[in-house]
Amino acid sequence: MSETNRIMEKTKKARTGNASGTARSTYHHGDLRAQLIEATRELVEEKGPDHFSVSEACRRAGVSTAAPYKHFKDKTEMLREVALGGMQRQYQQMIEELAPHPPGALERIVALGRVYVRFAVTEPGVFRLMFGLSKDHEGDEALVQLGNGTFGIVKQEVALCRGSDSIEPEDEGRAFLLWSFVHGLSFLQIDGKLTKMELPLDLDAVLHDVALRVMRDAQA
Amino acid sequence: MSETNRIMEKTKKARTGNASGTARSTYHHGDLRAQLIEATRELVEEKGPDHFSVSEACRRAGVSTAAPYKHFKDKTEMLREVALGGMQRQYQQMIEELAPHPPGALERIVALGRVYVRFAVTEPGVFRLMFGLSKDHEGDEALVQLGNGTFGIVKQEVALCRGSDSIEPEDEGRAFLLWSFVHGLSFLQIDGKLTKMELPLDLDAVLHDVALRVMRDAQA
DNA sequence: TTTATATGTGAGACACTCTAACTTTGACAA
DNA sequence: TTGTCAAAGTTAGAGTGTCTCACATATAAA
Repeated sequence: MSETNRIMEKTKKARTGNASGTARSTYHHGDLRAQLIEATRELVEEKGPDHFSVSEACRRAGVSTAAPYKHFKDKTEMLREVALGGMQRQYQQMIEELAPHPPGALERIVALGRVYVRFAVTEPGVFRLMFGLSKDHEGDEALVQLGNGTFGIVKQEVALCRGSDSIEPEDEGRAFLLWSFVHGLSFLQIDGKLTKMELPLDLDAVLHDVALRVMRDAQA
Repeated sequence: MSETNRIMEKTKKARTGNASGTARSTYHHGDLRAQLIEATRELVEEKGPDHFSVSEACRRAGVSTAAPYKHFKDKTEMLREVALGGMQRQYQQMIEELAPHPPGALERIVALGRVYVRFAVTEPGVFRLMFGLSKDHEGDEALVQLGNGTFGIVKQEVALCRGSDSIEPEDEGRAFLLWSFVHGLSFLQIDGKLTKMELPLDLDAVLHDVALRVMRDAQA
């Protein structure tokens, strides 16, 4: 980030960020927290959330294994940051993919599902993290908020598709059906359960199909 | 198992299995492999698949930490056994819950979904394991076979419900929709995403609803 | 009875998480 | 300009965990 560069330049003997492998010459790192989160994200993708280790993130960031504990309470907190970033990205992508379609169109609901699955497939490690962390993070405010936000979009769109501006219990039910479905689909996909049983998946067709089935008697 | 008892009695000075805490007096354990698997299963439930440790299973079984490696290649293989057992139980439960309902009844499909979710809720640790293990077990024959078997039941029932004895591609599609849904629902449930957003879930109603929506135009 | 094999133990190598005490540096007040 | 402090590094090491190796012991087979 630009903050890194700024600090790097203040320090006359500035070297490149050590994520690139170059040994740094400054004692202070400049942007360690952010770089550790990024290293964590990369490793979670590469090895999966289970096989991530703080040590390896340290190696990648070029600092000692004790360094992270100046920025994070523990390993779990590092992972939490990555999960949080993932949820923000997913939320953002949903907003973006919604834009091209007219309000109330079924296509908007399909778009949401597409984003959900695409995110899972593109960042399976982070996606797993976002849901596998729950045991350790029972009551994490930020995570719960973001989760509610994302689900809120779905509820909103279901209501809109029904022609209403306010969300009724009925909409929550439908939104929940949709969510369950794409959630399951995502996991089955990234767990390779689909390729095993030669189901040639036309994702878009399936998403349309499901959206129709779920919204059918509300469309009128 | 009865095999345990048999061996225990052969050894005259037989003591109770040490899973119960009693120190054993025989050098040889008698049934360590099975007891380790059981200890693993328990721990996976208690602490979750992530926080399971071989050491702790050893403590629980009352043997040294090196002992398991006479029976299992590594930690992952121990977990695999537990996952396998889980899949067998799930399969068995499906068969059982199918029996009370007449062939072709929609209720059979609902029953399958109910078993799926019930299993996940009853044994969340093992359930997670069954699907979280895939990174390490890309090509495990037994696991894939069992998985196919379970999904096979669903396909079978979908076809039957449609009034056919042979499974058509159309049935596979529907079976897949159903599977995705209950899979997602199960995970959302055990991850506590439902209680957070006060969705008072009438599981049976939802399962009926979904089964109807998915089977609707095939019923005729 | 002897011997071989299966199954246990103990010691230890190596990795990982996290803490404690120390060091360096940049920022800021005097 | 300089002195001091807090922030953010480092090294050392305790504690836990996985897994291997050499050795011990009981069971089964000869």
